[in-house]
Amino acid sequence: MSSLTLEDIARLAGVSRSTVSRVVNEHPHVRDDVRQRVWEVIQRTGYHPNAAARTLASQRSWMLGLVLPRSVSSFFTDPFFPHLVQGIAHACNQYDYTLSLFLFATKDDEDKIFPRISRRGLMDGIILQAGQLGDKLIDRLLSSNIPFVVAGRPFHCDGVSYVDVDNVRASYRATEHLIQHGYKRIATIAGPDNSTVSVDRREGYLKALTDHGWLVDESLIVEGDFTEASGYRAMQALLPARPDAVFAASDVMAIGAMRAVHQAGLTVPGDIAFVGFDDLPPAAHGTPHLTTIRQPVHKFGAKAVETLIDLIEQGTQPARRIIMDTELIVRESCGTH
Amino acid sequence: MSSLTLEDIARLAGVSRSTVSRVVNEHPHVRDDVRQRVWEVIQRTGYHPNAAARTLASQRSWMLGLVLPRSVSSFFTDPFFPHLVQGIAHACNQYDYTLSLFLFATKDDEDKIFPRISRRGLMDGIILQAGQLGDKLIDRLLSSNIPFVVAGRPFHCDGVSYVDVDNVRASYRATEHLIQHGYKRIATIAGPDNSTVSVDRREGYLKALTDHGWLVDESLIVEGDFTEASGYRAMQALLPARPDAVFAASDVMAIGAMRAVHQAGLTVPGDIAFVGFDDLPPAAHGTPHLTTIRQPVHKFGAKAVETLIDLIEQGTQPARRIIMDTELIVRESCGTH
DNA sequence: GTGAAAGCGCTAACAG
DNA sequence: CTGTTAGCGCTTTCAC
Repeated sequence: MSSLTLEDIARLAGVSRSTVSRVVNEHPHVRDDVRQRVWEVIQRTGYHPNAAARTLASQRSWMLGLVLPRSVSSFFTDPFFPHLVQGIAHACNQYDYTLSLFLFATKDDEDKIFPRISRRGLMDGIILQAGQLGDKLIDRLLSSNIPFVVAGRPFHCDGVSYVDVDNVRASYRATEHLIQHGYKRIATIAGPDNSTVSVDRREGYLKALTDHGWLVDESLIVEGDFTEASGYRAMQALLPARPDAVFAASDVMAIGAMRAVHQAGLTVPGDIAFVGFDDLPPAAHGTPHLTTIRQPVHKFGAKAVETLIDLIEQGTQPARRIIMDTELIVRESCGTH
Repeated sequence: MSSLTLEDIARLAGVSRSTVSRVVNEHPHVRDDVRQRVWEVIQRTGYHPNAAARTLASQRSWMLGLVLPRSVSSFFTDPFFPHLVQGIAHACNQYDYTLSLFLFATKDDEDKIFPRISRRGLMDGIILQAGQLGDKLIDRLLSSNIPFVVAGRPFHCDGVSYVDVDNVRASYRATEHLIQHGYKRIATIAGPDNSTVSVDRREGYLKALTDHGWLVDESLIVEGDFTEASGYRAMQALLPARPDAVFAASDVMAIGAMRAVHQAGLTVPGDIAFVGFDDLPPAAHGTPHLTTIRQPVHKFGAKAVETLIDLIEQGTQPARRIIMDTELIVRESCGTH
């Protein structure tokens, strides 16, 4: 297929290169009949502007990078990631940005990838998923001066823009719901404490207990890694402590835990009540339907994109902090429906 | 941070722009001491070449696009996609390509996205996931002359390069396994027939039955859409037909179906045996562990990337056809362990 | 082995 | 409203 240039179109339409450029970029000051004529030639010839040339001349690539520093396990197991990616991709389509994906799991990958994401002229900005590996990247990103936003709160966030949900408050709410409905031995399946998500959700749980004058029973706190299998194992570890309710830091872990409960011949919520976190499809499909905290994952992704575009267009100072709301969705698993 | 150019490095190192370019691109004919000197300056200054300028001058962007035309439901539910993406991303890292992601669900999205993926100078090549929407894109891609490879066989594949697994053979094998172990009423939960995957897997099932002299009982064939929920519903529809074994076209549907079996008070494999397809993590976690066809999803993604790079470097003619092997993994759910 | 010079295809002042 | 003119930062012949 032809490799037409602006010049060719200009010649065919009998105008100058600049005019064609103006038409293509929808600049206002072009006479209607000229615009028509140029458009027609463009349509007829199937001309597409060359992205690299445009980027070079305008210093704007209209590309955003999504960096996912992920241990393999949860990226595959947890529907959270596909949803987040979808939210981000959708927003990129909407704002006419192209999305690039940088997945990596190891330090080696990071060293290899960083030069690519920071090559000038490639990415207008970066969305970085928070996480242990990610935090090391933040410093590099800060000093590379490329606009970026973190999806989820990083541990060190001086001068860093991020989007997050109020995990403490949400977990507090979930735990309080169980307290208010008379449960007496409320356990939690927490996430690994190398992420702020886990730390915050654990904190919300603890705060709810102590605010209601309870003593914290360490045997009721077990750690998983956000996989279904880890929820299952965590519950097995929890059973001897005889909890009557469990707040799990993710739906997927709650589902694994409920599997362990059923296998032990107990019922949900009859013997043990459950509240999860996320409210993605699996939550509604489980048996019984899961009471959970709804995170606006899709909007969360979109908000990250919008914040990043704001950073690109308005400058990165001051850092933006966006906290999104969550909602307690009461279904059957907590026995209060 | 500084925005150094080749020119700056050249001046600092006391050489010409061309020499710096040669060093950066690892060309052979540069004197060792000069190379050293230049490298040192590059290191010291933290210089990164500008990607757009390089792309413009060399007509090579080192970017690959992954187009996922997906109905929302299965992209989220099925671990197949994250795995595929991971396989592709990993291979891109390895071959030093940057990966761009184009997700879309509707015709509108397609119209909006196509100009972006086909903008000259942006993508060196495209990986397209097969699927109903995708097939419309193939014609556009063919006439746009950009190298592309389809992940999964498309319905019309004249002149199209693709990577696929032998779904017919694999399903034949799965069904035959059930036949050989004495099951008499073998049902299938098929996929929607708008994809070759579904069609092929159904064909393998049918072929195994007829090759063994069986008559096909239409009441034993039910269609799902690769979601867990659809597997559940399909099984409910299947129960009155009293199957003693089920071949499901995906693990996720098998898991949904087994849930329906359990809920009906029946056991797996005691009352109904199961074989799935995929062998991704959920398969091994279910109760009981799922017998299934293992697809090399990760390698599949890598192979797609390698094929695409071959297309880019060696030309797109003739079209390449790669068929990958599968393997029957026998676990408990088929009762023959 | 190294440098000079000519683009790659587009944007964006600046004139007119 | 439209055309002219410089670049954007790099690669790549082609001389030397």
